[in-house]
Amino acid sequence: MKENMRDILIQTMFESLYHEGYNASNLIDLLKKAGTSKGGMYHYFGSKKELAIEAMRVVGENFIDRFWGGYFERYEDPLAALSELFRALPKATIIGDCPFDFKYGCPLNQMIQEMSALDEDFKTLLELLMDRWIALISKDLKSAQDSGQMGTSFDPDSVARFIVSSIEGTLTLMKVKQDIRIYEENMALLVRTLSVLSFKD
Amino acid sequence: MKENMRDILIQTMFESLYHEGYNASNLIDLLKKAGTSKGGMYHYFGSKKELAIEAMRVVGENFIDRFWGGYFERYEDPLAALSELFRALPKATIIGDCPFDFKYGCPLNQMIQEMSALDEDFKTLLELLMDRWIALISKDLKSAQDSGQMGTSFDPDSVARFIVSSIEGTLTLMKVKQDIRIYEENMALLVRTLSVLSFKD
DNA sequence: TTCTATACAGACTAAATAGTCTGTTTTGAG
DNA sequence: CTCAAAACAGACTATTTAGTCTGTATAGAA
Repeated sequence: MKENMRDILIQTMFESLYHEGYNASNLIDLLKKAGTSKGGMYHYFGSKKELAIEAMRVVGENFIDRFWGGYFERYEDPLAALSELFRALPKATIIGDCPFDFKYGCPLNQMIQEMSALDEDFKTLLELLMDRWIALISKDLKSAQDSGQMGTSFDPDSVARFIVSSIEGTLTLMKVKQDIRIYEENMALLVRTLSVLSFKD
Repeated sequence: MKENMRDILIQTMFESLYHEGYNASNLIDLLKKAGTSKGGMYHYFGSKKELAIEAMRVVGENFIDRFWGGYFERYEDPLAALSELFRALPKATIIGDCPFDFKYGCPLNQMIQEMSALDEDFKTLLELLMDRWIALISKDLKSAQDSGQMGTSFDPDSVARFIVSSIEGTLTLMKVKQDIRIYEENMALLVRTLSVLSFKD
């Protein structure tokens, strides 16, 4: 029942990274929110950066695997599965009580833009997370091809990257426009696109 | 012939924002690069933020208008125009000698992710720039519809947002993967998508 | 040439903040 | 209960950095 302070710190840091970014995140405020102190944090982590990277890794892997893993299996039609997934995404929550609020966009995109050019360790992790995400989608597309539910005229990896790019860009626009209809419209266009790419020519 | 120090400061700040982001940008380093001093900068601008916003505004408007304005008029076929545009984009340069290097992604996306949730003034500007960009594409799509070069079964604004989202997301992936082929593949898929959306059903 | 406003130069200030270090409390094994 | 190791608490340090302020050079008008 008792929550581990290490986990609380990870959770709190993730929220802070998601809402304010890395450089604008203030350790003292963060420790206050987590209900601990400098000593508490530096007991578990060697630095702010170490905690931040661990937070992105743990929460990122968890969310990607739970949300994007094997969703095609839960539906008859792959495209219906994607549609349902896109409908569910805005309502998703990440680990515990940290809401995945669309108004803050995508935490991965946030960190990629701010940190990947500044720090090699961040970049390595973020690339791994993106690859993991893309690979999960690609795997499902591939098995849909193998089972004959989708055509074979497209490369699963390429289309998986296209899907992820489209989502990321849409969330960027969402973040600055604050209008959920943009997301719904774009995802509808994306599904329409995929239906054509998958079954025709 | 003699360059204005105000313009040099704008140029230098833009480069710094693009490469390091706002919070990681250091004024003293920036002034050294620009070849001036504190007094020089605060003579023209009231604060770091004021210079940063002016830099994004000037360079952003300039690039959007010059690069994305009326490109359909320069080609017979709208889709060929888009293909050509996507081919030209990685080679584009922004004002003077600041290279629009793909490895740093898109400066608009960079600032949206880092600043739009932290500062209302940044957010307002960034939204204006995105709207300006989308409106230019939408206008060209609309006139292609009017002239009969494209079908009328799609909404120009929606598709313009979809195009911009796709580009932004692709540049995010580019930034973390550092592979130009991802861009080329995604843009090829995007053009293929648009050709279907524009002419069929 | 003189004079004044613009355009700088750079030392200094003040605040924010990551990281250190010393000490105290809690916990669980023996 | 004892005691040692883990889990904190929080004052302190050191550094970074935006912004200020005083002073100087330069350019153009009269």
